[in-house]
Amino acid sequence: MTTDQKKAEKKVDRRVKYSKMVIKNSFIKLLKEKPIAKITIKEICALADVNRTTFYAHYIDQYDLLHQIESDLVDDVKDYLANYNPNAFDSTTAEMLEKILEYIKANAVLVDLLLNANGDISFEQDIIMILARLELLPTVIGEDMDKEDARYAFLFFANGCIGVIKQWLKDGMKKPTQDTARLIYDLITKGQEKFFPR
Amino acid sequence: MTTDQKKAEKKVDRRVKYSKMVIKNSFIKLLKEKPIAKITIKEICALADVNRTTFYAHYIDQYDLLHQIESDLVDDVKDYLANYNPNAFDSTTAEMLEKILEYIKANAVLVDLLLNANGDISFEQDIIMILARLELLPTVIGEDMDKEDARYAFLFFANGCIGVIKQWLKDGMKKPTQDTARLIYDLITKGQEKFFPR
DNA sequence: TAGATAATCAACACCATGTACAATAAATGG
DNA sequence: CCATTTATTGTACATGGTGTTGATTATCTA
Repeated sequence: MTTDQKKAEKKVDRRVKYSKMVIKNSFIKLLKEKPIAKITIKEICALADVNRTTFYAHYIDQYDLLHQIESDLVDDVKDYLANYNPNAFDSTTAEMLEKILEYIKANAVLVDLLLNANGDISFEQDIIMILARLELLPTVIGEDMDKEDARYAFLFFANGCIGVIKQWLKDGMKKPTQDTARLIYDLITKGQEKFFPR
Repeated sequence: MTTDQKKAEKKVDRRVKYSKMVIKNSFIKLLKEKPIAKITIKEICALADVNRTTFYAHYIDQYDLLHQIESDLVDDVKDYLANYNPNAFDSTTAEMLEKILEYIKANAVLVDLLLNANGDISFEQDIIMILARLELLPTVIGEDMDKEDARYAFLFFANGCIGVIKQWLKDGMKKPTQDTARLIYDLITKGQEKFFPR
C-alpha cells in the first residue's frame, strides 16, 4: 500500500488523487529518459494530459515533485519496517537487512531511478536517516568509545550499505537478497577480515 | 597547481583563461547561495562581468560548467597522488588516506560544496573511480574469493570513505587528518570489531 | 606590426514560466 | 438526488531566460 493510498483513506478528493497520480507517473516516465533539469513542467502536463494550472495547484516545480515522490517512498519504507524494532545489534540485523532488500526489490524501478540515475543527494541522506532511526547499525550504542568516532563509523557503514545496494540494483538484483544481506552484514561486522581471514 | 594552469602552460589564449576563470569563480560563488537549478547563465555572466556570448563559447550550460569544474578537480587529485602507487594493501594505505585528506583539506571549500551541498551523483562516482584506479582498497586483489563479492566489498568501503569524509568536512575538519585516516583504515580492515573488540 | 582570434554588442525569435480569472466539471455531504 | 463545495480547465498575458546571429572592437601571439 502506498502512502498516497493511505492518505486517500482519509478524505482526499478523487480528482486530486488522480491528478497527482498521472503527474507522478508522467514525471517518472520522463525521468527515465532524461535528467530532471531537462524536464519541463509543460511536457509533464502534456504527457499526463493535465492542465498546467493543475500542476501548480499541487507542486512548486519539478524538484518539489521529485522530493514529494522521494518522501512518499521514504514514508512507505518506514511503514514497511514498522513491525521490526531491534534495539540491539544482534543476529536479527541480518534479517532486517534482508527485509529492506526485499522491499527495494519490490520497488526496484523507482528506487534504482532515484538512487542511481536521476535522484539527488538529499534522497540518499533521507535513507541514511532511516537507517539511523532504526538503530540498525551498531555504532551508536557503544559507551566507552568516542562519540565522534561512533558517528563516523555509523556513516561509514550506512554509506557503504547504500553503495552496495546501488550496485546491486545496477546488476539487476541477480544476487539473492539473503546472500546480499549476509554480505553486507559481514562487511559491517568484520570489515575486510571476511576476505582476508587471519 | 591547478589543471587550468597546467593547460595554460601549453598555449591557451590569456583571454580564454581569464574568461573561464571569472566564469568559474562567479558560478562557485552563486553555488554557495543556491542550488544549480536556480542559477541562470545570465546571472553568472553578470557577476563575472562577461558577455553571455562568451559563456556559450566555452560551455553548453550550467551543468556542463559544473562538470568541467568537477573534472578539473578530479584531474588535480590524480596529479597530486601521482607519486604514490601502492600496489598492495599494506601499511602505506593509511598514509595514502592521510595524503588524500590533506588534499581535501587544502581545497575544503570547493570539495565540501561539490560533495555535500550542490554537487551531483556523478562526482561521487568519479571520486570512487579514483579510489578504484589507485587500488587503494584491498578487495580487488583477493584471488580465492568471489569476484562479485569483491566488487561489492570495494564499493562498500569506497562509499563508506566518502560518507566519513563528507561528515568530516561538515564538521569543519576539526579531527586531525592523521586520526581520521587511521579511523577509516580501521573501519576498512576491522569493521565494527574496532569498537566491539572480542 | 600584421594577422588571427576572442570578446563584445545589439538584436532577434522562441518558449517555458507563473499568475489571473472566469467557466466548467466533478465530488462530497446531507 | 440535490445543493454546495471544490478541483480542473481554458484562455490570456506579461515576464524573463535562452540560444543564435552577424558585425564590430579589443587583445593576443608570432
